[in-house]
Amino acid sequence: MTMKRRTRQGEILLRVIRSADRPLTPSEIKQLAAKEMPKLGIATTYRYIRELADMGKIAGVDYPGHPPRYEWADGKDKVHFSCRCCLKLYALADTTKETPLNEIPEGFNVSGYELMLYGTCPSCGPQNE
Amino acid sequence: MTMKRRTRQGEILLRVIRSADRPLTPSEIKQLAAKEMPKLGIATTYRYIRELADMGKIAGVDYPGHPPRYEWADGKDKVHFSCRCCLKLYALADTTKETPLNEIPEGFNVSGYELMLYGTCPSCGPQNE
DNA sequence: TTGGATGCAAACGCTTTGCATAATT
DNA sequence: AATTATGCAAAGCGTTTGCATCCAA
Repeated sequence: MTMKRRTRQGEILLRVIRSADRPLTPSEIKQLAAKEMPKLGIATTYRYIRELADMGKIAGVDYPGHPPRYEWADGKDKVHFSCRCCLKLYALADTTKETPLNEIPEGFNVSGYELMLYGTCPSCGPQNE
Repeated sequence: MTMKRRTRQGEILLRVIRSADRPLTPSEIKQLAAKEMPKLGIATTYRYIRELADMGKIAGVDYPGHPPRYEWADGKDKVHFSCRCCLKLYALADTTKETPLNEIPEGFNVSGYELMLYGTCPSCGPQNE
């Protein structure tokens, strides 16, 4: 499916994800969108999530022990913060490749990290990027 | 369950994960272990994965669009590399907090990243770490 | 011998798919 | 009017749980 047509559901779902200040789970997305469109189905929500992800408009945020979440992708690299205590997930302000660890907001205490790099590996080479 | 007893299954599963050079999916773990114990059940595999993860001996590695994987946790921070071309996942050598991006092996071309920080957030404070 | 761990199968929860209907162009 | 997207329900798939049996201690 390629979502060639403009529908009310699509607009609402897009806006919900875009205006959220944190990554949302599929069911959260559906619930928020359902405020404006009560009979919105979960299947449509998933279809849009996949579509938007394929288009690169949203990005998945997975972390161990939690359900997958999605957030608006602005093309910038992502830095998230997972509290070991309350397990809340924060989307920290955008950072640069050079200083991903130098812009931690006041009050956040970093004790570990997990870094996922994206690119091309030796056997694929830069030409396939 | 707390796995108080030493069993052959447990030893095999532990060794399989420990000796792998990359994160494995539950079914990969089961398949590898099944070479030495053909009738090993998937439930036992999952039970051990959860147990080992709870003990902190292994760590989950999740990334969007791929099934969850697990790897031996040596307490060090993790740096993974996901090839945009062939989608293979590499576990890069251990790095330090200060220079996570300075030790990329030859041939790897980094075009983006995702950084997950762990610690305590402002509302929890460092005392709860 | 006794309680813990296993294997099998059923149950679960999340995600995807099939299909008739509703909606967009 | 032609086709695409929707909603519902069923199907899929990975993971967990119940339970009788097996096995380590």
